[in-house]
Amino acid sequence: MDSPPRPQRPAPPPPAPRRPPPGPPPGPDTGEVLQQIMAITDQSLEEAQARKHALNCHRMKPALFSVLCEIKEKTVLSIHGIQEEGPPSAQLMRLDNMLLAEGVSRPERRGRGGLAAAANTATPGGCPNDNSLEHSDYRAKLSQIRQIYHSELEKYEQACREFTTHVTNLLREQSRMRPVSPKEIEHMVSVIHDKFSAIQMQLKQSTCEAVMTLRSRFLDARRKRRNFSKQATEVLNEYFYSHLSNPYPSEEAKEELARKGGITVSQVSNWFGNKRIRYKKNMGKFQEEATIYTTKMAVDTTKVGGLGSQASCPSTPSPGPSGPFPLTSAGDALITLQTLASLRPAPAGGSLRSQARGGCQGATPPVSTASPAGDPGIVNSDASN
DNA sequence: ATTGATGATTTTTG
DNA sequence: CAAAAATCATCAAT
Repeated sequence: MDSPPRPQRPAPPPPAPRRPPPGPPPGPDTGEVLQQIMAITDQSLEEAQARKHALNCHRMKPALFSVLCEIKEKTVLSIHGIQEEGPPSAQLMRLDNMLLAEGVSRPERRGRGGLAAAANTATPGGCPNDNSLEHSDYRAKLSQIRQIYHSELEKYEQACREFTTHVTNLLREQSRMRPVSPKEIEHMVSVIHDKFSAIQMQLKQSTCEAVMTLRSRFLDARRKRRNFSKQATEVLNEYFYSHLSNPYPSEEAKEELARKGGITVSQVSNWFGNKRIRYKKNMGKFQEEATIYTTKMAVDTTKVGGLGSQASCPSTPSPGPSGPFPLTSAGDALITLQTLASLRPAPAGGSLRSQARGGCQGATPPVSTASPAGDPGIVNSDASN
């Protein structure tokens, strides 16, 4: 129980030198005592032990102790207003939650939720989703962070435990010489814990920052943009140019396109948003593309089927501009059509005529603009399907 | 290094 | 809230 190396008798530990009383000027005796205290460091250990023992055995010691108790009782220095805690826990909670959400706090559970893109099954051709590559890099860095975090945390906790037990022991030993209530020890321990948790919070904070930086660098899709696969652009363009009169795919259609192209629905939406605005902005630039994708539709010209083919021309049958894209001028379109007719006889005979005046096909957007830089050889489209 | 294309995000609008 | 419009950031060809 007792730490003294040579327990000649149950000898309590040495009296701790309290700091000198601030208020009253040192009297003659006090000076002497102070001198003795200051000399302690010069004494050898055995000498100190002996002195301590002597002190403990002094016949006045119990009386002194009780006096100390009394004084303490009167000077209600005790702990009555030492309540804190409150605001700091809020931030700590936030950090904790975030670390937990980020998978830093708990190394287990590597399973992914259902949040991932739904259309990740089989990407035909093109480039498969390289998400896995980025993610592996990301995860490696994340686990590195997690490792550092945990080792640091463990270090802090161990240090905290050691320090706490040390201080507790010290106080307990001192309680032989001066009155130390268990409450005080408790309070001291909680103070220590507070200090250490402040350090831990710093650690958590910097860990959070690191994770955020990592996220912004690796998960921000905008920074690591990849072009869509050939398959995806093809599918999207086919739909776009075959629905030029109303290039607004329904939610179902978007899902279908996403599935076919191996991209997500929101990517489909983005694509159509970009496409519409860019097509409208400069339609001339898209002539070639339009021809490519509209002629490609020759495969399905099974007009016989009454299935759902009408979808292409539901809008504005008779009057005015039909599509969402305002025609530059009807004359332009007509001239171009005529020119085209002379240049290249359409494979499917009657399409041209129908274009010039056809009710449904009129919905097709400007097949070609004035063609300022247009190449004459361009095979133009009839939007007939 | 420059530049046009392009996917994504943000802001504006109906 | 969805679409348009503006803007950003990267890719890819030069």
